[in-house]
Amino acid sequence: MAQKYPEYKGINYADIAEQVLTFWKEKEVFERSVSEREGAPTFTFFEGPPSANGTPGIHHVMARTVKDIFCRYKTMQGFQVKRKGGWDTHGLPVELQVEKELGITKEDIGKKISVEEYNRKCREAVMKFKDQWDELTQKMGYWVDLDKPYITFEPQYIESLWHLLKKLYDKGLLYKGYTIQPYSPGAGTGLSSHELNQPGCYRNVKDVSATALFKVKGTERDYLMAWTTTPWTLPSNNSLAVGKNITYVKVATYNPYTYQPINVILAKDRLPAYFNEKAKEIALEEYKEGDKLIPWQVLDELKGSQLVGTSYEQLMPYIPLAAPALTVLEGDFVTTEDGTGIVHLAQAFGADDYRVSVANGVPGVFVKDEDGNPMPAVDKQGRFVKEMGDLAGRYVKEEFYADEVRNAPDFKSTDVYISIKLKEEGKAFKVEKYEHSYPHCWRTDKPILYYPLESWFIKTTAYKEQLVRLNRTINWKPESTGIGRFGNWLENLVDWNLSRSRYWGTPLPIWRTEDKKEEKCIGSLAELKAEVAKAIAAGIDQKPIEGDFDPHRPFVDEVYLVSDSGKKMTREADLIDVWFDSGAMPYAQWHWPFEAQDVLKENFPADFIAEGVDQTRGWFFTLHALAVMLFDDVAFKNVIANGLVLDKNGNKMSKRLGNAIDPFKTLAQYGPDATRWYMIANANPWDNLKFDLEGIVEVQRRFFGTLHNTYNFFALYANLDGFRYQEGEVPLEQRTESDRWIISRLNSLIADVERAYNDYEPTKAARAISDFTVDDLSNWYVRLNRKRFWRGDYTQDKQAAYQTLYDCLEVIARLSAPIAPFYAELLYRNLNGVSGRQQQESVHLALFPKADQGRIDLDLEERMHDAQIISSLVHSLRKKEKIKVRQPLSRILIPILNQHQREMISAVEDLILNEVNVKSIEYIDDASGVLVKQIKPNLPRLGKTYGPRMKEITGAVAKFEQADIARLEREGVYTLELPGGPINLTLEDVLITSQDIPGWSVASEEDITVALDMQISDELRQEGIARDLVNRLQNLRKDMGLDVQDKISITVARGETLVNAALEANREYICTETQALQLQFTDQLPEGTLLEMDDVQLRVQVEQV
RNA sequence: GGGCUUGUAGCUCAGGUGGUUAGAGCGCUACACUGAUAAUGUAGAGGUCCGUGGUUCGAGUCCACGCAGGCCCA
Repeated sequence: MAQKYPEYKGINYADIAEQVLTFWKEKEVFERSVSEREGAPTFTFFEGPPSANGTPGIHHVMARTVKDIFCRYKTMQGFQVKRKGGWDTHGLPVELQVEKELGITKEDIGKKISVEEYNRKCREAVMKFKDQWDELTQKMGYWVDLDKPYITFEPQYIESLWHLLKKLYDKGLLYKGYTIQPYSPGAGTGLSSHELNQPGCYRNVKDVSATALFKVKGTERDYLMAWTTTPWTLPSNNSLAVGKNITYVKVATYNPYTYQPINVILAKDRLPAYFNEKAKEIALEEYKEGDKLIPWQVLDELKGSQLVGTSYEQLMPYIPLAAPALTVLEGDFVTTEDGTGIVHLAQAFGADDYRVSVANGVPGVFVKDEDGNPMPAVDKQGRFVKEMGDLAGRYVKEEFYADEVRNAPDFKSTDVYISIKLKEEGKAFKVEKYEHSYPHCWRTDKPILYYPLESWFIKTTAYKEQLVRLNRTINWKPESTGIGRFGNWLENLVDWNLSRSRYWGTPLPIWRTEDKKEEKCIGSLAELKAEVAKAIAAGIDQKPIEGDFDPHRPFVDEVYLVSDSGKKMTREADLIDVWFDSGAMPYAQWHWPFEAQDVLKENFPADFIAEGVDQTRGWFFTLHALAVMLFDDVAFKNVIANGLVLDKNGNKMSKRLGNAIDPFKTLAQYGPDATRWYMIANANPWDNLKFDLEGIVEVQRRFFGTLHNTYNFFALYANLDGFRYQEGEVPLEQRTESDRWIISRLNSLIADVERAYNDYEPTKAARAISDFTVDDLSNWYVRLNRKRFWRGDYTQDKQAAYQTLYDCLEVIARLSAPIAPFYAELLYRNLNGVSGRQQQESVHLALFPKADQGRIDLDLEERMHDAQIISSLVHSLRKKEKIKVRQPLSRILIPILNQHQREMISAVEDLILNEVNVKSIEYIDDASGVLVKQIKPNLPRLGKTYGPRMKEITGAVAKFEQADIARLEREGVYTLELPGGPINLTLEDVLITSQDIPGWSVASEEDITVALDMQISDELRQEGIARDLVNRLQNLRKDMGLDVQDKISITVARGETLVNAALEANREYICTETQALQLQFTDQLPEGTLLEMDDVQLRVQVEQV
């Protein structure tokens, strides 16, 4: 055990971190923090796997700090916290990166490069920056198991996924269906939203837009008007949608192309877009064919809800439809921003269209393909099918035609062709070019279609109720993400589209016969092996499954099974959504259920997870969905959804803009503790953080600097006195008021910090620790008690001071260990290395402190608060009167409102007198007759009783004279005669303070007022001189390079009488303060140093003895 | 376009349940202190509490509608 507390000259926080890191590694502290808790209750944390195909950023430091804090905290509370690291390895970003590096596109896969080779490249790329990630993890002090991480591409991981998929399959939750997706007919493939968001995909184009007239059934000439920018979808119209709260009007007018009188229905707000205000004046009868201004007249007004259910005639009956098609539905997406406020729906060609149609049980326009399966009226090349009469074979978009066809003089696009047809049939009201933004395929450069594509789905909607119900049991930080963002997402749940048409990912383990009548879902590699053996036996030639089988493509595609009826089965080509990979990590990370049954039992669900708020619909959802559907349980009980890390101006960080912060540089320059502390203390994790390096500097100076100074102060004197905390603890009642106060504050702090951590409020914890350290401990306790440490013998009082300060520092180390793991470790080990008070050699193996309620004395805290206010007021008065603190003063006056206040202040009198260098406090009360009182109405109280009469009451109270206040105080009640009737005012209804003493210089704050006696007697003046001398002598000592404990002898040249008297009268004081063994006078001292004091000069000589 | 979120001093942030004069730290200015000294203390300047309307005796706080930034989704 060390004899001395290490003392520091300068400190480099990054070096400290390196040392601590080495210590952790040597002593395997992280491993032990888990293994030493074997058998203890578990606290389960799930690590959301990052993808190592990119470099880590500063925001990862933020996210991981949040995770780390609570894992360390719970460990210190005695829980066993296993944290398995993980890597997310599949998915489109990996594929795109590889394609970019190889200079290929998706088309080249299978041609220029084999799927096997391509996937091998992906596998390499995905771990490209693993070393950087591991380095960051270590350097920032994030404790997570990097030795045995789960990796989503490993066969065991995939096997677990297959098991879960099969469970879903067996529950009937996996089905193949349609979804409307962006589709490129030229490329023959669906596009992901990611692909659509590539720059240049959305372009402004001019399309033909048509406002079509849908005739209401059973009327002579009533039409519903609907507008579309894709007239080619009109033959597939199956419904119209209106907004239920939108107001619609029926307007009598004429068809501008056929000139026939008609009544049209549209949203009232859209009238100006279709009708000329000038034409409103014209009588309907005056209209003649071809007139430019077409008269119109509003006949009727009705709500959207009244329109719902209205039947209309099919606009273009190529494929006849029957009810419930061709009726008006309600659509939540309908607006009056553009169009008519009535939206045309074609089930096959729009996501909203599909959703609303299916929800209302409305059939769409479909034909049968060769296999008898339904298909839309447009084929996958983008052409109308043969059933579409004169439209058959036409491409729906003119861009799909070859250029020579398109440029022919008589070429008409399909949209134009249809528009003309509608005009001729009296079914069009307006046809015009319309410019809008429309997505294009990044490969073919041609517009995409929204088109129904086959996909595998998980029927999450079947579990909507459970998902919502169980979500309510999750503690979300912030709450709004849980009930708002996530809750709304669950309320509007759609089935989970699992399919991805890609190469690098988890293959869907479903095999089908060619006629799609038979299907098998495989739930394990063993099962696959057995099924393959069966297939081989049935004569399907292929390799048997070996132990080292890689379940990725292309190998899994070369596996064929045999159906129960003896037919060959091939795998569905889809891969699954990578979110399934990560959502299944609670089970797959342990290769459950093939291994680790017990581990899962102990470690599910998670007590805590944390990830960016952008994961709400990603990881948070898939974790939740799988846990609810498979286990009827939540996957996590507490979750922090942290915000973004922006640059200091609030802009998103990006490498392109050059405002990204390099995490490695930051950690190297400022060290991990200040970086972590700044990120946590500056803003709540769920708010966006405006990351400013200046902020780290501030944290370093203010919190770590102060803490370190305080420790250094302690170490300096504790080493001199040989304090090693070997003596028994000084009983609380034998300690000073300020000792008991800081101990009380310390225990309050422990309770506050524990509560904050328990509530997943790390910001509150950090701020509380910092405020205590800076304000209470350093700026008040140490300041007040400095002399106890460096003066006098090693008495019990001195021991009490050391013990108190030691305890504070040691508790701060443990409280802040989760946030600042390195510095806390250093502090803890520096202290404990000498005292040996704790058994654990690391703060992270130690237990979190417990607040001792018995040591919390709120009365004492209030008293000390008063002392602080009074001291501050006296300083303020001295400053105003230009009397420096070194000049002692005789007394301060404090008006006392009641006995309690007097007792409170008396108890801390010595502290105040010491701090402000004043000899005594005089309390003055009513009896003195000099107080001037002030009265204020107690608004919250009066407001509750009198409400609207407040104005007259406050007015009356404002007019109170001293006599009125005295009468109220004397009688306890005062009747106000007011215009609105008399009111009995009691003492509780008002706040009386004393804020003035006539003839004195006073200052006041809260309910305390202080007056200062500025008379300086000769005696006080002498003492002031003595203090000045001490101060100058101390400076001399320092200049001479003397150590604190070195002794001196002082020789002073006689001077003014007052000065001589001052030195004689305060000889002992001067000697004690300056560690002088003797103080002697002489007449001449030419070699002595001339000391300049305010209005005195003195020659002295100081020698070390 | 929808959902969620943020807006308070030059900067970063506090401001239960509505209550008279809106706070802290940093920065700035001035002064003081000097055995914690690359510290510390005191004072000062600095505010349309994003805007508009409403509820109320009283709104930074509650309600409505906007504006601006952010995230997610369409």
